[in-house]
Amino acid sequence: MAESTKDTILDAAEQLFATQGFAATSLRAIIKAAGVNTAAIHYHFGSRAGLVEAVLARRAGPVNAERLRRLDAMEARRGDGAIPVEDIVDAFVRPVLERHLEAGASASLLPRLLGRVIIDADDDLRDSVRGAFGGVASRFLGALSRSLPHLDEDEVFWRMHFVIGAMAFGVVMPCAMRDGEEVRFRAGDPEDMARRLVRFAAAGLRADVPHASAKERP
Amino acid sequence: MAESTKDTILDAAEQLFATQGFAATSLRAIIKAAGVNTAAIHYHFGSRAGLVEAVLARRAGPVNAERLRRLDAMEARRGDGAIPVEDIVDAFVRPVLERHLEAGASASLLPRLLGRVIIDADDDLRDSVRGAFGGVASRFLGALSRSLPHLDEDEVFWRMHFVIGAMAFGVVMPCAMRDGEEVRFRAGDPEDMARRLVRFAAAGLRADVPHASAKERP
DNA sequence: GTCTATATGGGGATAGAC
DNA sequence: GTCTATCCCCATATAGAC
Repeated sequence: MAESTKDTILDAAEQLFATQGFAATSLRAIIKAAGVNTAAIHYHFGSRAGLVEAVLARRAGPVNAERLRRLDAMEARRGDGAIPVEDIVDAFVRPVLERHLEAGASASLLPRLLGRVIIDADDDLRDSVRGAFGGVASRFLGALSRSLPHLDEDEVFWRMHFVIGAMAFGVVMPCAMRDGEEVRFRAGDPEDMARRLVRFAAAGLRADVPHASAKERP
Repeated sequence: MAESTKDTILDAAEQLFATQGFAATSLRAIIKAAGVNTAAIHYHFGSRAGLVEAVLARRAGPVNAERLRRLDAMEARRGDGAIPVEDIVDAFVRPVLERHLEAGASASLLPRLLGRVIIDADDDLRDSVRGAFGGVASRFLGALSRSLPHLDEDEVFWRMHFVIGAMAFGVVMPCAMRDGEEVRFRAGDPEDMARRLVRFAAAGLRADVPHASAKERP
């Protein structure tokens, strides 16, 4: 069989969510793109929220598994030694930005889809996402803290927050800035962006602190 | 007189836009918060889009003027010399995050309001915003390029993009991350965040490049 | 300038035939 | 499993009295 109705809907929804955002995409737009009818969505997913969750569940699991796999591998290799900050950031960012997860047409949409989750999620969605992405944040925070022992917990927390913001924004936005009279756009090859982002983020994470937020030693 | 209907509406709208986002805030919610009726909004602002534009216009002008004032002052003081990257970032970030613009109740909402513009704006809004924020981006890009002569144009462009993402995300989001079993929130004093952000961003902007995106010298 | 009442459209969800 | 027709709510916007 070619593709089940369910998958057709998932693909169309993913496409629209990634490009337009969750809030801005109506079920009507999805049924039109998928060539199905209203009832089909409710039959297969129960509700709009159910569809959103299904779209995310299909992608979030593999991405986070890959993130943890890379982090695990590095920790195993290093033993108790600290992992270079670049490598930690890389393990966090690359599974989202690389296009090797599955070679389907939707692969290039993954970055934007997951960026949207971060930027565009309303309260309901955020709750359901916290399950899928839970654990990952704390693992990476822990690894960063070990590699940046001169920073206190709050500082690591905030810097990680900044990295996530930079990633999500870089991935989702058309990257337009007014430059003189004209507006410049960058299309943005994800692979290219990943390199730039890792460099930027690693340097930011490693920044010295004057001494206000330096960790006090006993 | 206490406060005109127009200003009452503007204040209520600003409050809701900043906290819930533009898309998620209906005119009905604004009416209720402001204690006025539907027609009042259309009488004073013509349409929902008109109201959004008015809310932003009231804040964007002063913020951007202050940004440019600070940049101008530094450039005048330095002559042709490069300005420290920290100072450039500071001039860009502080006018949004400091609360001294006007001491009204809405002052603490300014960061979130402007963060929302970056994150939450739909296409229509983005067009109208580009006017207000135009010029500022190109001035700051130029200053950064002069202070980071080893980076090519694209690299400066991307890094500025990352900084904006980190700022917007840091300001808008509840700053929640799952840490072990519980979810941790950071309230986030803007003044405190500004210090952290400037340090992080300046270090990221200054990161060295391997040599792929290093500027070629003649 | 301010209000009430209403027009008009789009959204998610469902009933019930096939 | 799939479709059509329809329900009900909420959104923006406007008309017209005061």
